[in-house]
Amino acid sequence: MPELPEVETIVRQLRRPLIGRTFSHIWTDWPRQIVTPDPAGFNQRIANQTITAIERRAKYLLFPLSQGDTLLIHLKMSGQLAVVPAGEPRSKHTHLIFGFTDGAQLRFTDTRKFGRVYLLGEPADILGQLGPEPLLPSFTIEQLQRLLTSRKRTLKPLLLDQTVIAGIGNIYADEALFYAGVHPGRNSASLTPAEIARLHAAIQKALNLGIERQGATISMYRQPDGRKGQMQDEFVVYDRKNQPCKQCQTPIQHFTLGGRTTHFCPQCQQ
DNA sequence: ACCACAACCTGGCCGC
DNA sequence: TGCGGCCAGGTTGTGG
Repeated sequence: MPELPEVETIVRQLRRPLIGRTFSHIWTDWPRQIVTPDPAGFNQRIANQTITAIERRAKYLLFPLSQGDTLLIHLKMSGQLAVVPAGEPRSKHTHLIFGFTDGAQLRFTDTRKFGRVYLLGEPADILGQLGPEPLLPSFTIEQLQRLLTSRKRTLKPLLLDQTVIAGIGNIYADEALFYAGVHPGRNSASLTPAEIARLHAAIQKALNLGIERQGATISMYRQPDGRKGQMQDEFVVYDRKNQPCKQCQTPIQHFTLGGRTTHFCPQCQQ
């Protein structure tokens, strides 16, 4: 579910309640959610470590801890995080709970159980394979040009490849390609310099709008405080099949590309 | 190098 | 109401 803007929204909301809190223990009834170390080792190692910061890299949440480890969380399709007081009833889909020394808890609720957590001394072991962050100033048109033209791949699946660009998912790929006026099925190496410049601006526009609107709620996504995002109200193509294009009134079409539903305007994205 | 597809899970929705 | 089939914001592994 969550893409870069949703994860960024969650990170921003978790900083105030969590920075400075100290872990005491974890509880789980679905140990597969814990990738490394094994649950017993995880429990032992996280105890007495204080959260010193909360950051985002691609779709990962990073919690640097006081003794040098980093807690990594990936929410995958349906993961949600919430900070709750001790004693709150546990939802059916909460399979991992982080307890703090003051009794508060960080709860990881995940209907589909795809989400994963890692406790690592060296987070680069996981994060090292990721491509550039598209919202950093260092992500330039020239860099995007190199990423697109140094290989021959279908454009949209390339944008979804986290080792090429980090953080874009199915929603924001479709939205960005519409803003750029480029068809999702184009070969990456065939884009003109003008199209690449438009795509660069379009990626940043879509992601920044998503952050401004605090993410997109289609079904399950909620912010840590339980509120829905507002980005779904801004969709130009995603989830709008057969509805009129906001620019030219042509019905939005959809097809499958790289195994993902893809929405586009046949008029504006030829 | 690139692509298609299954797998990992559960629930919601649609048609019958 | 119930049931089968299909869909879902992500990622990884396999095989062609």
